[in-house]
Amino acid sequence: MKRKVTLKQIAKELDVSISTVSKSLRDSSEISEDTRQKVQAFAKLYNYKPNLIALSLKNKKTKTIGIIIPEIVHHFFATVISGIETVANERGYNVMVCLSNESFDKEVINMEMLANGSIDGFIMSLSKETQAKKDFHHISEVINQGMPVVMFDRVTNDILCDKVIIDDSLAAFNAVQSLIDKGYKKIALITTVDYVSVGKLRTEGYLQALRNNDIEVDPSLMIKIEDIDHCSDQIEALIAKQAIDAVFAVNELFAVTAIKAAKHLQIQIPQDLAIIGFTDGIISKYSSPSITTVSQNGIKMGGKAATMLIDRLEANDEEESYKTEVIETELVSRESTPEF
Amino acid sequence: MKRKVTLKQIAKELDVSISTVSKSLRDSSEISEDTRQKVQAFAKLYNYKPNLIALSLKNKKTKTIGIIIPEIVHHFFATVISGIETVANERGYNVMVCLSNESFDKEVINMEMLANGSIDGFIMSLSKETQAKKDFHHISEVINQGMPVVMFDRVTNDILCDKVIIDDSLAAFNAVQSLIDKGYKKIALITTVDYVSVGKLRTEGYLQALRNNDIEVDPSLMIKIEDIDHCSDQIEALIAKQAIDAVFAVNELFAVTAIKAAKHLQIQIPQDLAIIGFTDGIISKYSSPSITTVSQNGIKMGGKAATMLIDRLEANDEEESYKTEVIETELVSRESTPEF
DNA sequence: TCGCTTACCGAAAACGTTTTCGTGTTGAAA
DNA sequence: TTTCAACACGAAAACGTTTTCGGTAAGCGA
Repeated sequence: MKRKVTLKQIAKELDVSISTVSKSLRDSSEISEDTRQKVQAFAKLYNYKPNLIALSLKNKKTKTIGIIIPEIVHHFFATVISGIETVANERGYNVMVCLSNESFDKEVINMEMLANGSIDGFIMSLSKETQAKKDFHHISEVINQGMPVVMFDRVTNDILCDKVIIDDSLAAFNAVQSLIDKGYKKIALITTVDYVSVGKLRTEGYLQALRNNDIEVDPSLMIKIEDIDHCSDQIEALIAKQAIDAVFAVNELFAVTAIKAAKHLQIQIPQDLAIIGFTDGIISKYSSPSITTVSQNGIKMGGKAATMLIDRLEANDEEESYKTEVIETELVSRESTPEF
Repeated sequence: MKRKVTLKQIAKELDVSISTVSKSLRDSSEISEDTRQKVQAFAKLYNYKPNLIALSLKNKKTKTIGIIIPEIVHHFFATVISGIETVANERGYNVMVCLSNESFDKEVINMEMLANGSIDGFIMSLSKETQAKKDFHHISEVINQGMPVVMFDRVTNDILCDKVIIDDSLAAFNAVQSLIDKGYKKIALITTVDYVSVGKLRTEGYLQALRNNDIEVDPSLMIKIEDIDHCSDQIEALIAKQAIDAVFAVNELFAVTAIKAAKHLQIQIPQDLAIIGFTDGIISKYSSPSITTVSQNGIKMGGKAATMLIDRLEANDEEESYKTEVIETELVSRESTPEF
């Protein structure tokens, strides 16, 4: 077992000073061709690589990005991480991932942990609990310490920082409008409780589309799901009302549950009932029938977030104003809606 | 913007030495009650938190685990990360995630990057390319440097280290046996190319089950998929042969593709064709019909891997022999196989 | 021979900790 | 009054880098 070699060891071995070794390896002109080659050869032989922790301490830069998300076993968040990681890697950064598990406390703990020198900046999406509590002191604190933060998807207006979002409301509007364009009139909504920012926005888009087309909003056609793990009864009850001809669900789990319910009730999709979901994940693609859905493009969101963060980290002019980037969405047509 | 406060600043402010501050904060008995309280109050006021990078440098411990996996947009790997993160967090560790994207080169680069001081140990699953090349020098190198490595799922016998796996062969055997027990005789296999270790093992389990029951192995019922993104034609061709009554697929993507193909061919599932997959992911659960599958329990695998790694990191007696933990699997019955 | 430039190299500080060891002061025992 | 322990604190080293500054020797011109 040969431990990693340090500058000091090389210096001792070659009987020169540490500075000489360091300079030789960085091709400084201060060092004679002779010693430089000697040192470099030795370093190569012993596979010298600078210790990144020491460099981090010296440079006050870790070249590491902290990611805090509610959960990772979730296709959308996984794609965002993937997007972040790709860009980060291209620009010489690594990523540390922390999960809040939708818990406010864990989000706070994780942030404080990472903020103590481990990373250069944050990319994060708020936990449900944080959104419900509306307590963002932990975020403003790290920003106050001069650490840049980029928020994505689940963001808040209470914090000033760079953000990457989609236009949830508009995307929902367009999805519902497409249903209306196809002649659907009794469109049900399956959404989340209000404090989930994106759920609320998507609900607004739905409402707006109905209003724009002079379709009466029927509250009995709108259900708000609290517990995603036990939503099937609620959804089946909604669909059992033969009054509806289409469903707009604010995520793909609701959409696929609606499909299962419809099947159970012997309702044909898309002939008797059209369904549109949100988030273009694995489920939408591989469900039978596959689900027409609003694609969020998590890779792009993650990539954009990483770019914004790193740009800010590497900008020399301190005060650039915060931006909010809107990633365009796309309605992906599949089998759960008819062709025309 | 108030930057993070350091020991030095506190020392200067209170007109004591750095050592005194450090000792006070660590409740050393060397320091008088008086100064201790004074320092602690001041530190609390200014929200002092020790710089973790400095600590890492001093202690030669980063309290960080490096994870290298082929991809993250993959339900199984996401669950494993989730399991690792949970255990790591409980024991005071953070995780750095790197993706190899199934590329050998990226796997090597990532490992070398992280090995230079950023982490205390690795948890990894091999990329396809690495498995195909059988080149593991990067792994033996970090192990030689005294950095512990735990491999999971896609492992190799060429490296001696702790491992966490499932008994792929046995699990496949049991799955196929369950089909045979129900009277199926013409069981097709959809598997990967041979160099993917788990694919090969699952194939062996399939073959063993057939042999044990004196069922002739028909090579024309076995297909090996090279490109997972363009497998539907191949699979549909297989199923179009009316000679088969059941399918065993070595992952859930193959299984769901088989279902889609069967639907397309108007073949009823499970009446005309039973299907069993592998990996209990989102797809199997939400597909219609839902898919009977071998559950891998990624959370447990990740948790176990993290436990093994941290135990080794914190063990004081150096040489404990390497272990291979086998996580038990479970056959989850769903709609793609009949009840009896 | 003297002085000056140039080439080459080393000492030391700095990043923020922890810890060992040394030192000065105080009080009490002899 | 002297001696010694106990107490309270500080100096400095160490972790592994990079970089600034200073220094020494050689070389050269005068």
